[in-house]
Amino acid sequence: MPREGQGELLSRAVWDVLAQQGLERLTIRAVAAAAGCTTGLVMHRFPNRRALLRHARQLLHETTRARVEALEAAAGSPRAALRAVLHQGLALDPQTTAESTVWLGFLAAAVADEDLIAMHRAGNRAWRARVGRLVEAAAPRQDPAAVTVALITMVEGAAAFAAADPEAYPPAVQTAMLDLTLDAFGLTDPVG
Amino acid sequence: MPREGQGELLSRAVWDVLAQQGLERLTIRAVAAAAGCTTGLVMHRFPNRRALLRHARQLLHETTRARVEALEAAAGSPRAALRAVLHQGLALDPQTTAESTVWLGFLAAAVADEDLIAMHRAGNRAWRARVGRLVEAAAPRQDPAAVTVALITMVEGAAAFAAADPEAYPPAVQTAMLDLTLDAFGLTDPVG
DNA sequence: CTCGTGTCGTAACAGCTGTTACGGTAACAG
DNA sequence: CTGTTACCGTAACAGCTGTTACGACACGAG
Repeated sequence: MPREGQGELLSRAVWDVLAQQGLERLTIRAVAAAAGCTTGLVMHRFPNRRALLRHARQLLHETTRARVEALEAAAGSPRAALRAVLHQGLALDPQTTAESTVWLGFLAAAVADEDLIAMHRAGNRAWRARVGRLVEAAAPRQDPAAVTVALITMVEGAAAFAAADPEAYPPAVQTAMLDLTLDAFGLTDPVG
Repeated sequence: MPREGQGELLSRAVWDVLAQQGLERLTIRAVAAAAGCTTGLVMHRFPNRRALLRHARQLLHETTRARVEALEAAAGSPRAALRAVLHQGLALDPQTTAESTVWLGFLAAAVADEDLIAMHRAGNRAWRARVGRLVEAAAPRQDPAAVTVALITMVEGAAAFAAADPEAYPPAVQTAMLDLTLDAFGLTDPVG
C-alpha cells in the first residue's frame, strides 16, 4: 500500500470533485468516493477537511509551477519563454480547462477561508513576479509592471471564460488574443 | 408590507452572504438572517433554493447592464464610452469589489447548476457583443474581435485578482493597466 | 508463535441542510 | 361585525455534513 502517494491521490480526488461536481458537492464522502476509498482513510491522512483542501491547493500550485519552470527552461529566448509561460495558463485542452475550473473553485472557497486566501495571494504574487521578470527580459515597449498585470489578468480571465463557455472561447480565439496582445506590447520578434 | 420589492430584498441578501461568507455558507437560513426575516418568507417567495439563486443571479446581471447602458449613453465619444464601460468592470471600490466576489461565487456555483451556467453564458456573450460594438466604433489598430476578447478577459481577471488581493491590485494599478492596454490597441485619442 | 503498532473500514454521533406542514394574523369584502 | 384569503413565522421532518470512536486486519519485532 502506498503510504507516500496517498496525500497526492486524495488531493487529485479533490480536484476531480471540484472540477466535475463543483464546490458545493465537495464533501469528504465525495472525495473518498472519487479516490476509491472510504472516509476513514481521508480522516486518517488529514486532521480535518480544511487541511485536505489546503494540501490540494498547494499541490495544484506546485504542479503548475513545475510545468512553468520546465517551459521557461526549455525556451530559446526571453520572448519565447514569456509566450510559452502565458500560453500554458490558458484553457486550451481538457487538462488546463479542468485546472482553471478547479482554480476558480479554490478562489471562491477562499472567501471564507483565511488559509486559502493567504495561499492564493502568495501564489499569485509569485506568479506575477515570475511573469514580471520575463516581461522585463523581453523588453516591451511600455511600462513592464503594467504590461505584466495586463498579461496575467488577461490570461486568467480568458481561462475562466473558456472553462465556463468552451464553445465561445475555443483555443484559436484564446491564442489569437494572446499573440495579438503580445504584439501590441512589442513583445514579439519581427517575422523573417 | 412591500410585496414587490421583497424578491429584490432577498436577492440582495444573497449577494451579501455570497460576498461576506462565501459560497459554502450560502444557506437559506443565512440569507433569511441577512434579509432580517425567517426562512418562511424565503420559501414563500421562491419555490426552492435554486430559484432564489437564479433570481439573484439575474438581478445582478440586470443591475450591471443598466449601469453600463447609462455610462454608454453619457459618454461623449465611442472611445470614451469604451473606456467608461470597461472601467466599471474593474474592482475599484467596495461596491465593485463585492460585485466581483459575488460574480465569481456564482460562476463557481454554476459548475454544478445547469441554469446558472446557461445564464452566465448568455450574459457573457451579450457583454462580449456589447464591448465588441464599442471596440468597432472606436476603430482599433488591430482585429476588433480579438481586441474585444483581450479587453473583456483582462477586465474580468483584474477584477477577480483585485477582489482577492486588494493590496496587490489597488485602483491605480488596475486603471494604469487598462489605459496602457487601450493605448497599445490604438484606442485612445492623442493628447492635445 | 505472541505482541504491539500502524493502517483503514464501519458505524455512529451531533449539527446543519433544504423543504414541508401547520397555525396565527392582518387586511379586506360583505 | 363575520368570513375569507394571502402572508409569513414556527416547528418539524428526513437527509446529508464533518468528525469521532471503535474494531478488524496486516505486519514486523522479539
